[in-house]
Amino acid sequence: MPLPSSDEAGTLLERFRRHLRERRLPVTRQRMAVAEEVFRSGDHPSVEDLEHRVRASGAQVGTATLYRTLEVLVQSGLVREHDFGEGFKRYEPMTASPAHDHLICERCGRVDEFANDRLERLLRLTADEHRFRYRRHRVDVHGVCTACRGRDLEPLGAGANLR
Amino acid sequence: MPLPSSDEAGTLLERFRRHLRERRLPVTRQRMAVAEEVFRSGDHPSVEDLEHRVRASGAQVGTATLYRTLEVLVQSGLVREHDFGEGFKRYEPMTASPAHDHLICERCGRVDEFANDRLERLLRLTADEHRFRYRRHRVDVHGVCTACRGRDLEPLGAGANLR
DNA sequence: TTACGTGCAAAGGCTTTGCAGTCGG
DNA sequence: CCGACTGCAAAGCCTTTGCACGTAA
Repeated sequence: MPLPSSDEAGTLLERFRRHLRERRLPVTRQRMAVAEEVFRSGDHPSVEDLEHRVRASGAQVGTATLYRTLEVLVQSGLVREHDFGEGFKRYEPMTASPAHDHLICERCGRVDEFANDRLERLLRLTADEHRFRYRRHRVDVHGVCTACRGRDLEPLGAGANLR
Repeated sequence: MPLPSSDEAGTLLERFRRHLRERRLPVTRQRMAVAEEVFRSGDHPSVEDLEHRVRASGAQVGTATLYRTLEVLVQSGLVREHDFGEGFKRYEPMTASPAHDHLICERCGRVDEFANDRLERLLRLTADEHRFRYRRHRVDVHGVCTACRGRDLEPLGAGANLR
């Protein structure tokens, strides 16, 4: 949720560059432009979001390259890929904040993060009980954020568009 | 996980018929054929799975109708829609077993179910703390089931295809 | 130099939609 | 009879891929 400090973004960018060098992969203008924009994000941008941001930053990057670069970023472990069930993916830089899960607002799409050790322990235990070797989990809590909840109570057409 | 008894399936089918009648929606051959097949499932079939099963049962149902019927079934509350991040959706009848989450095997796709009150309480509490009005959650635990784990230890090419 | 990256446009996988014909109530 | 449904094929949306050209090392 907090915007990564430009320091954090810089470090990640540096780590990405190292990652590429280590496997003798070219460090291209496009890859750096995409990485920079992802690392700069404080939210969970979609490919479309990133496409706009990268272009706004003045860089010239094709859609296919954007997808291909995101794949490399995810494999490098510096970026996390999410699927909140919206029909497209979202991406998040692996900044300081360690493992966490998400709260998603049903109305406005706002995403909050939370971390809870008990939750993870609970899930590991559950996997054990079912004789699964635990690998990872995905926890999304869907609800309505304060801002959107507030909107229900407003004068005009209150409660009309509850659905 | 357990196959619904034909009783449960029958009840759900009856409930679906009532649901349709209540909103003056036609009870068609196709809708019943699809519903029957979904309610009969003990697993979490995809649209493709259902298409095969419905055809195997002798019914004639177009793909578009299958999708449209699933939508009605989900809205009726008698069927649950899942997205395990595979690029397509899966469906599950709301049989006796109440709220539960899923354990998915990374290797073979097997899906186990589990229920845990503490988990739900934990997530509701988390929503509260973030001032979100809790609506629902989605918890998927990914791991490797016993059968697939066993395969790692087998003589031939052991550990080769770990990836 | 040379392997890998890039851009474009075409193709893919899943799902939705437009429309003419059909059918349940 | 009428409104809703059905099937087909076309279109949509996000993502991947083939290919000719470009570029980092």
